[in-house]
Amino acid sequence: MDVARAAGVSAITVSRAIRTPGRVSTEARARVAAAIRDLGYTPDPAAKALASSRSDIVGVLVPSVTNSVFLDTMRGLYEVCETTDYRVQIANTRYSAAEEERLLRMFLTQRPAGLIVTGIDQSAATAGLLRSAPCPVVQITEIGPAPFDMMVGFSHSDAARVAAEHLVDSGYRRIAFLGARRDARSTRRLSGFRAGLEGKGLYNPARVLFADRPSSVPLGAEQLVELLTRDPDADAVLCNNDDLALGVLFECQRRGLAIPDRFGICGFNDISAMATACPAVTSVQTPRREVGRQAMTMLLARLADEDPGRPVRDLGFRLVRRDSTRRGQGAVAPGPGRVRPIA
Amino acid sequence: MDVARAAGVSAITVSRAIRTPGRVSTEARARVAAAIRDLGYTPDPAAKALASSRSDIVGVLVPSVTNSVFLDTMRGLYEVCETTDYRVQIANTRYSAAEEERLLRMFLTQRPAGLIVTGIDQSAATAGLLRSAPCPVVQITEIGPAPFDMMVGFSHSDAARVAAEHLVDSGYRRIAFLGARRDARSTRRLSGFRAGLEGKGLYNPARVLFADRPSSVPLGAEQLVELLTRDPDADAVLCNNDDLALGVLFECQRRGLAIPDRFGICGFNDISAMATACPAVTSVQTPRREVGRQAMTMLLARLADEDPGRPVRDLGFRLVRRDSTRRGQGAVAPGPGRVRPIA
DNA sequence: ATGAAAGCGCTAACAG
DNA sequence: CTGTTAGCGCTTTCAT
Repeated sequence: MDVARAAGVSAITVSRAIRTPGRVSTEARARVAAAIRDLGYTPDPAAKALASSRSDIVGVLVPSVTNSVFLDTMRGLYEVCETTDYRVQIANTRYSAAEEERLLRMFLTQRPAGLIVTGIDQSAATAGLLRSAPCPVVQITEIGPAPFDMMVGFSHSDAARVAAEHLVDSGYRRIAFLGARRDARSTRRLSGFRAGLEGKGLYNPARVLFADRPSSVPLGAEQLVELLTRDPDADAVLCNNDDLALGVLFECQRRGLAIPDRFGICGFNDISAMATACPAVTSVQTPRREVGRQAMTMLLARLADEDPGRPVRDLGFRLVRRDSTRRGQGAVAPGPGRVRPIA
Repeated sequence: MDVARAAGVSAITVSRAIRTPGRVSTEARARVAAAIRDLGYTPDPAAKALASSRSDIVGVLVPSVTNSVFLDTMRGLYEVCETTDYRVQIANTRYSAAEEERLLRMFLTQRPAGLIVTGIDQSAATAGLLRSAPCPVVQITEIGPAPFDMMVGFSHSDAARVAAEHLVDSGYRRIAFLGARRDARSTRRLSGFRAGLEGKGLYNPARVLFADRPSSVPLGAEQLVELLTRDPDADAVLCNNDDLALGVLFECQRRGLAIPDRFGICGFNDISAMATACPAVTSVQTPRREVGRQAMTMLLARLADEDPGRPVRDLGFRLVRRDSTRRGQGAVAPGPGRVRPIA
């Protein structure tokens, strides 16, 4: 009202000048802009939300705020969102379907502008809420057959299968799978791993290890120890996560297991440490950041009534082959098994 | 209104039954509770915020969503906040004072329940806004002399000084400091580092390296290369961040620099990888998670009109000495310079 | 302990 | 293109 008075127009014209400047005369728009500036007016998001039944909050449901994998995706979401007036709100489901549903209901009471949820394994109740949500919904990180609305991710099982096949092709035969806390995605990766090995008759469930705690470097080291107890002749691992792979690398160094000749390591996600490690560690590069960027971009396009493009996007992945699986090739860069003897 | 009708009371009684149950008769409270359950009522946060000039949002200003250091603190904040009806909203200042001010103003228009800001180096404008903010404010990560309101952190310069002294005490003499993007905290850590070395006449600015990009493992490796170009006889580094320390470790392994005898490494923060690395890396353990927990706990106490305890809390730090600086002590666990010759 | 009235600041809906 | 009217769902204030 103050702005309206100062600009000599009505309140609704101020509102329109802000939200749909195209529907206000150039002249009025200028006067409103000047008044806003002079008075230092800022809109009240609560009043806006109440009147329009729509907040400027984009709710994001992630299973973990611990896992650096989601961090990269969050970064992508933020990067895009920060250019707008929408605000990201993150809620942590802790890998619990019940918690996910509760948090989703919490978001829905806020009349979110959009919703971003992780994965494709929602409970029936959550799925129902999402399907009838009064806002755009993007599922991220995975892709699957029946999107609620939009979807950006890649196939985790394909990625693991390709990695497993790479290990086989590199000459490894007693290949293990290391995972941390088991969730829908890691299970899917395991099935890709299994598919990759079963064709060659190399799959052995005794070489599949999961844990009951989050992924970490120490866990990887511990799991290597456990693996070698179960099968002293295990000769390679596919780690569900690069943290684990680093832990395996360090433990190999500690035990003097030559990488890649005696033992091969493949990580998952390809965090930047993988390329720098000694030896550099083979990993599956996943488009985490880009998943976040595209998810938010699609969401914003829909909110702006623009064309969001393809609603389901498989962003793929890429196996990055490095020394940790470059077996028996003589002139390899110095690796842990090849570090110059020192002092 | 629906709930009120069902419970046979007025709307305001429902409101009171929810917010201040003590001021409603047991009987009315029970009827309201039943009605809420039967109708599946959930309060509208926008209407609540509009009517009361107070949202349930706790705004958090962090310089980076990239840096895993802040991630740990966020985790602590979330852990505590998740037990309440308040919601965390994170905004990313990108190490920019102007951006910080803009985002703070954005938060203020939301009438936040509380505000959490990183560090003690706010601009004058930001400081003014914070000092007169109509809600509790907690500064996190550092401690300093003039809190706006509450403060939880530790002394970064002391921590770096202790680490530097440890390197000196371990026998290193040409000690370098590696930092990524320079900010207020890293500058303060550098001054601690300098203080630790200057007493012994060992400080040399040629051995101080900063970068123009975020901390990462690859950056640490690159900076070691750069350092050795500048001073081939450098014999230790204090890394401003554990990522950098890992990069240095890998680069040392690659170059066959024996750790700890030829080269000592000390990290900062003590992420879990440090203890698992080969050799294990000395680092300064910092209470990141606990900073988050206590900050949110204090904030909630104030919001509940309870005693928040000491308003300024120095949570300290702890140097964790490991093999990467355990110089010339003969029987050391196998380290990169001591890995058994392989195959 | 409870209620009635008023209004938070904005926008939807309907004019004109 | 602009304005009027009527709320959005809750809490404040003042009564009782």
